[in-house]
Amino acid sequence: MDTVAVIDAIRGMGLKATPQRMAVAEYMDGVRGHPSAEDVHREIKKTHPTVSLSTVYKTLDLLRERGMVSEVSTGSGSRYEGRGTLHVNLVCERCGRIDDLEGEFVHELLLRVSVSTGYEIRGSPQVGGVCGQCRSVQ
Amino acid sequence: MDTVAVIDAIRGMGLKATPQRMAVAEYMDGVRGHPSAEDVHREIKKTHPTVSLSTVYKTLDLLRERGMVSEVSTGSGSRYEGRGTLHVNLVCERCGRIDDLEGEFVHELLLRVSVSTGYEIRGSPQVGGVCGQCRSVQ
DNA sequence: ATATTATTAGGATTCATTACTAAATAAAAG
DNA sequence: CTTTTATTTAGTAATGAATCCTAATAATAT
Repeated sequence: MDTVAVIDAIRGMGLKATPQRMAVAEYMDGVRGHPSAEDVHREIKKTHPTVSLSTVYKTLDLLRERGMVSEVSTGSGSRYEGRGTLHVNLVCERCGRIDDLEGEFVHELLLRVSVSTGYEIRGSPQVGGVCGQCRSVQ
Repeated sequence: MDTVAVIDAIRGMGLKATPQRMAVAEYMDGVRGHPSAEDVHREIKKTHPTVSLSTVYKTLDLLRERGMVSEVSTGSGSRYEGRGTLHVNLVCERCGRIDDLEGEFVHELLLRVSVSTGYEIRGSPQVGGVCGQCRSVQ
């Protein structure tokens, strides 16, 4: 997504296209992994040193409400991810790592769930457990 | 689960069978819904008025580690549930309510996920979204 | 019954997140 | 372009769920 597209995307959400928002939106659009708000802040500061953590929180929340990012709640705070392809987020309850598992079955699952519950599903499903690495450590 | 069974269950986890633990374990064994630690505390106090909130937190954590309860992380704190039948936990990002959806497909999903990732899955998967009620309120 | 060891109550503390507000600024209007 | 306006921001204070700490207590083994 180039600069013009980012401006359009933000304005399309009914928001002002400030440099802070553009930086966060652009970063979340391209990021791999599941950064925390602080991770995003640390990264954004490299190019926009004056952006505050509270602005990052606020912006991530706006982007979440508008469907551009989704939030993964874990025992140790929230992580964020772009709305790329649907997948399963595996959250290790020991070390906190999050792994993705993609597959067509995710779409089937969410379709089924939304049809039978009336929920508007947002983002990918998540499953808690113990990752292979933590399992091997006793 | 009667008193003797609760004592056995707790000792079977390698823990001392204190009245506080028995109260929490018994409550979580029978509860419907997804109480927070404070909800559990409020309930336990009816019969055990001196039990502290920190003990409830500690006990819920022990029971989770031992696999007797599972934790649902939401944007507004953790909720707990017994390890009954597997289901999908639908978490409304607007009002915080949690709904269950049961179905054989959940077993299939978790089997697939655990086989292809090496994770030991704990508890039921969760999906975020907006519940029917919140959707109807614009 | 006594010794050993785990557990508890209760308050202090931590830390992720939110609230607040004066100053800054994007966008709209003239 | 300049003025107006309504948003947005930075920075800090406040909140609150969860954890930590420790002397006192209680479960268990002998």
